[in-house]
Amino acid sequence: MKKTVFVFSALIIAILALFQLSKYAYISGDISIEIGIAVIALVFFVIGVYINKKSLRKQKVASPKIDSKKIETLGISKREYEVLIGISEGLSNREIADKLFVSESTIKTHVSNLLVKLDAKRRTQAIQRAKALQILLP
Amino acid sequence: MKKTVFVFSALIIAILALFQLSKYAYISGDISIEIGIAVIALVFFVIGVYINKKSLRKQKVASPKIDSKKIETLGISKREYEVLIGISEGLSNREIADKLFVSESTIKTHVSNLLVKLDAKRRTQAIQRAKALQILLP
DNA sequence: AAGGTTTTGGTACTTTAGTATGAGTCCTTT
DNA sequence: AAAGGACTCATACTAAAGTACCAAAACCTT
Repeated sequence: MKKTVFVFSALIIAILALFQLSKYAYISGDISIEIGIAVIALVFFVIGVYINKKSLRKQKVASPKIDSKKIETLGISKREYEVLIGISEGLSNREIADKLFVSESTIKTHVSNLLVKLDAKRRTQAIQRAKALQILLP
Repeated sequence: MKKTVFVFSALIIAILALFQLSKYAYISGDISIEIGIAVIALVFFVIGVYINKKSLRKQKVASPKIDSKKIETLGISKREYEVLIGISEGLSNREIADKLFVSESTIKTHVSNLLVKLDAKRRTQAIQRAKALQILLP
């Protein structure tokens, strides 16, 4: 909001300044009227581009980001989250174990805990839930 | 491309017209210089907004759609695709069977065929592959 | 009607996934 | 130092998932 006030203040000042400039040029004849008009055109062209860009930015759909706060809220630990990513990549427990340099038993434990925390019965459901909770990118 | 040429032609004509208008107003004194400047400012403001909107539209990401042609190419049948959707929803074979009013054996057959067609080893990998192939929405 | 594809379903078996439980190690906080 | 949490791993099961192979309806298409 403060930016909007600033922009419109600058806009009004620019208009007044240009009016004065044009009058001065008109009377003194130092600056040709063509250059004055060109400056005005350029200034308002830039203002148009800037204001439009600002308004469009607000309309843009919120880009989906990982909600790290929700991960904490659900009590999902660092290691569990790494396992969750492995699941979403379509890896088996064995493959996740090899990727994280731990045993398959460990992965099974993590998966079991994840399913409870995500309120899911299967790993496929866990993927769905995690994406719905914005814990994983779509 | 044709539109761009048109826009720039209109822009140049507008500039020339405004130059003439300003000169005419300057000589005859019929129109005050403030109004002339205001018109110029407005015109270029609008041009700025329009050009910016056009350039931003092109930058927008193409909205992801289901590639039904790819489904055919992979030889995935109607029923198999329904099963695939069930898998992506995190359902078990039993649940998919109940949803489609068929036996679990049938679902297993469909899943097995799907895994071959999607070149996946697990249903979780099938989800990943299907989304990568734009067969399923992200 | 014949022929191909899809859909359906079964049996039998192997492989993963997931649960339950217990326990040791390492870190951090009190 | 004790307590709690996170990470690790194992055993022993149960439950799904997935494979292989076969076969019969149900549909289309020619």
